[in-house]
Amino acid sequence: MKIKIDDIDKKILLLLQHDSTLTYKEIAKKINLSLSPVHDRIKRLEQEGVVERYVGILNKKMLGVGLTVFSQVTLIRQTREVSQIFDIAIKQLPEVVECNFVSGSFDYLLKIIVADMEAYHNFHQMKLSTIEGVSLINSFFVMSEVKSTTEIML
Amino acid sequence: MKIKIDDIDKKILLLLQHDSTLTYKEIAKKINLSLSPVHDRIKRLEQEGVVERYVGILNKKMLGVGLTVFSQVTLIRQTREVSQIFDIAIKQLPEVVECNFVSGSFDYLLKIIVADMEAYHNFHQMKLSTIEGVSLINSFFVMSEVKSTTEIML
DNA sequence: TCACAAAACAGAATATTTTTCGATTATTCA
DNA sequence: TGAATAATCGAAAAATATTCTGTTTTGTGA
Repeated sequence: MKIKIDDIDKKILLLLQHDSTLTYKEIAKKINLSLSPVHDRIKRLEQEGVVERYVGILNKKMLGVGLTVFSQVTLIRQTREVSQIFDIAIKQLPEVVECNFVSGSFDYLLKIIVADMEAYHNFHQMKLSTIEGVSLINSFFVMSEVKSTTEIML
Repeated sequence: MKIKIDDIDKKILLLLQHDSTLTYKEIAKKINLSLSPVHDRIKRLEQEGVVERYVGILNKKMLGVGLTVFSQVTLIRQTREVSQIFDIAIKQLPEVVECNFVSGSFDYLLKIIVADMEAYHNFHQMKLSTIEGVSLINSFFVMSEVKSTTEIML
């Protein structure tokens, strides 16, 4: 599952996860290499799946999706069957941008992005709470986003 | 702050936030338009800041950063001064990929990505708990990532 | 409804970037 | 050391992005 990455790969990955519009030429210059190895390495990293995908990051406020909510969800039972139903349902909800199964006093922590409180209310009542097996939902509303990045430390 | 977006813009944004390697030609074909308007619209959306940036998404497991932790942080006081110190400190920590100021029984919810438990222990003791004003830290460990996307609903 | 202005659009040119390819250099391992 | 493999380089070819010119559509006010 884990793959060996050398220092040059690491430099390339750090650049790409920060700004994927960099051209091969620009990357080559930044890491003091010629075009070919940069090209070959990036293609290899994409091929191997180290780079999963390239995406555009949008400005939520400008698009009028202004409310982020974290919801702690507890299921009636922690059986594989109940979890599986929940997992499948969550993946289909576009409002849910992150869903993690966690240790501790609840089962799942969800990150939900919606337009406003009305939209969240509707989501909560019509979609989240109607998923089979959901027992408890405890929500926290984001008042201010301090930091948000897709860049992981290498 | 909010900007008006028509249906064509919306289609383009949905495509770009899913896969930014699509060429203008491919996008043009998908939304039944010629190259020029697609080009002009994308450049406008970038210019306006609706598209904030383009990034590569990396595979955490392959890179050996296998532990995700959510930490609820409470400060000694909720004054502007204490918050400001915390905000600045958090922005400088590469382990913290998300930080939100939330309503409820604690002040901040952090998402932290590290290599393993040892790395988290070190981060907790050396970095997070040493930030001035931090009073309580309550951590939840991710056992399984069910969903993770950067795509927001439009 | 008409005239006008502004915006959106199409197609062709030019410039830039990506991709491919053969040759050279470095590295690894017996 | 020597052979085999991998990595790198430079240049040409292909694909894409960008720019430009002209046309069509849309919206507005008289």
